[in-house]
Amino acid sequence: MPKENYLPCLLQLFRQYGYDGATLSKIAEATGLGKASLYHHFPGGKEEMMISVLAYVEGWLGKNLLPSLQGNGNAQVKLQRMGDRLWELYEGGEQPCLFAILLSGSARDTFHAQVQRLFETWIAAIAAVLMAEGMEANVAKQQAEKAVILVQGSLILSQGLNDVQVFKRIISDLPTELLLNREQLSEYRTNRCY
Amino acid sequence: MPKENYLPCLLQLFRQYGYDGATLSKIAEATGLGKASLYHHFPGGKEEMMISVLAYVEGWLGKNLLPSLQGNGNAQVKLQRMGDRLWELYEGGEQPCLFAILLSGSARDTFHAQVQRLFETWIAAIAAVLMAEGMEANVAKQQAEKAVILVQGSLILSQGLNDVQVFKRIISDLPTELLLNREQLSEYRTNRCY
DNA sequence: GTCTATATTAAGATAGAC
DNA sequence: GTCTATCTTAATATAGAC
Repeated sequence: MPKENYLPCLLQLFRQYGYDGATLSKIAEATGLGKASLYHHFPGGKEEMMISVLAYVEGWLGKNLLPSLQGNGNAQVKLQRMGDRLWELYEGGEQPCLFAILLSGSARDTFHAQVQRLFETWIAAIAAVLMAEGMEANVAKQQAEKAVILVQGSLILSQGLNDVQVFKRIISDLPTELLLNREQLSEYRTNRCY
Repeated sequence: MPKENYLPCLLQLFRQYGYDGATLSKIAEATGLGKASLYHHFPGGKEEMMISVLAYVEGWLGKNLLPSLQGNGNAQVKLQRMGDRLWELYEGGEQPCLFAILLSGSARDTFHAQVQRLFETWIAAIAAVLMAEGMEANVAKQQAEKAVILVQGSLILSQGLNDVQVFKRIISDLPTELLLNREQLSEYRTNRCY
């Protein structure tokens, strides 16, 4: 079997146990391979496994998440499409985010630059959608950051409360949440009639 | 030295490295104690260390975070006070949340129930503040969850982007964010004059 | 309460047969 | 490409002196 077949399984393991918690024994058991076979596919050991998984996820983002924001339709439609892709990526809120996992533990320094770049790419893509809707650049960037914050935070709370409804609700509300920015709110306030 | 003196140091280590990444060697080095001395204070090893750290954090929450929501003042004031306490707890966004750390890795099952309880207590305290302001119970609970989501998500993004301004901004905006709920927004929309 | 020394187990990694 | 067997290192844990 080519090593690509094992990447989804490795992603699953790293998300569930983290980099330090995903031991070679667990990986061997989950993949059905012996430790030596794992080193045949990934001579650099666990670090190379994580590098491959990150490349796999980056490819998925490029093929699924970013295109969802770049096709036809207005911002509302695009953000809804992104929500659908996020639903798949995080399996309805059941799975933690690999990037969040990589922010602590012994792998922190090794992978931080790549994680940062992926966050920035994601934020820039959302901000572009909001700017195309006429939003000012700085506001769009802050709202895009808020989108990522809501996704990451809702994943944590869904898992903390054992209730994926939290993730579901945040994803559904995302278009409304982002398109109602603070300037519009002050406009609403100023023009209030009662 | 009594073991209580080592709890802040242990908290720091578990937040930085996670449960699996915080090895006894690192703990020994950071505390300045030998491994055997660590077992004198915590006969149950790392698991007992984490239990003690969780109790320490729970005590801090009870003495600092929850009172910030229960004193004098309106909701705006209370949420600002909570923001100040969160700023201390997370050291201006530099430190990850221990609860989020505990959601993955090999300690997941052991500590999940306690983490869930702490999240629920925090959410209930925020919701109570919002209800005292006249907010309907269900909306208040969802807004309280949103507060926790924003805090957790902004910590992740601050660390992912290496930019604590993200955390700072979210904390500052928290009162406005929570007190402008969806029903008020539809009110604004309905009453718009232009 | 802290140490040195040591035991035990598991994790990461490799050699070489098939 | 996968295996068994083995090696090395590190992690968890304990015994017993001071």
